Amino acid sequence: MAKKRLPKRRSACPLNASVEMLGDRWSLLIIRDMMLLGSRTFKEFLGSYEGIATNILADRLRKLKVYGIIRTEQDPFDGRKLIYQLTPKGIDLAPVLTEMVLWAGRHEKTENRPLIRLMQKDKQKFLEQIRQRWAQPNPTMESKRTTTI
Amino acid sequence: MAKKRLPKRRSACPLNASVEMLGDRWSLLIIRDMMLLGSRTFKEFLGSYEGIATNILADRLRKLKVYGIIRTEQDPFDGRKLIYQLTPKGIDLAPVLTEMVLWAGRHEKTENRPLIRLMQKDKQKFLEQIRQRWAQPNPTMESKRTTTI
DNA sequence: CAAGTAGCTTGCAAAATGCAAGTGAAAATG
DNA sequence: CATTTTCACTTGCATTTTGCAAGCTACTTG
Repeated sequence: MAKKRLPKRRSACPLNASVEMLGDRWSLLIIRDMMLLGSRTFKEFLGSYEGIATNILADRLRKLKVYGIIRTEQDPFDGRKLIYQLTPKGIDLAPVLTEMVLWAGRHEKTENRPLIRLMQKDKQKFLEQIRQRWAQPNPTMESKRTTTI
Repeated sequence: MAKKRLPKRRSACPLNASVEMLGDRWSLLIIRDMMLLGSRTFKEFLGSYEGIATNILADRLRKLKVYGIIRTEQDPFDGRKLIYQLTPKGIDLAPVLTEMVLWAGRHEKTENRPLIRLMQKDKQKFLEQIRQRWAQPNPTMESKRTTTI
């Protein structure tokens, strides 16, 4: 399949830029899975609770890559697997995710209150943890269960 | 037209809640226009640079109202006009908008660097300004031109 | 080397979006 | 006070996007 050409922006407004890259029902959930659950492979993304379809997932991963939010590398131990990773630009979405989680936490009935409380209690520390975790080329998710989404 | 029933959530994750309410190509732009430009009427929203269609705008305003993000009242001086206002829940989206603007400002070529610089320089002060401006029932936008989007 | 498995693509139906052209009530105009 | 204009939509229809199920191909496992 040919690499999709990025369509021209509707406007040069920075919010519009964000909305055009992330404003759909799946992109931010994929980034959430990478950031908080440590999902790395197509299969792992498919396993997320909301249940994304394979064609939509492939399309979103392609777009996120074109935007420079994620990158891929081959799994050195398994030639079938692709490893998806957040780029610095992708890691830098942590504050956006955080504010969206906190907003919903304040105004909606949601689960995972522990994560929300953690974010409320010390937002800076939480963001620092994510940045640190992703400073290594192959971030581990040993604290997965404490920040379950 | 009957009030649309809200569909069941795909998951109880707080990020998913935010994405289901705001994850499309228009909702956040409408909120931006209210928050930063002081748009209040259907006509004013239509004038935004990105050019939303009337049917989509009507649909998004309806949904944002159902979500409790905006509310409406009749214009006391013009029976044809409806005045759209942000609710506290809507005003509380300011940090989300801010982080999305800052992220795009850091990673994309966009216009309106003054707004971005203002947000960077003193995020808290900027958020406080928005909250103060909306603390009155009919917020004015006298500083419209300094925060043009 | 047969039977998985991973990461997709394809086909097709259903839903959302976009555009142009109304509509009905209220306000402004002459 | 009759006519025109404005406002906030709705309707019809074509196009695009989404969602579901079923492939498919390269690689790995037994």
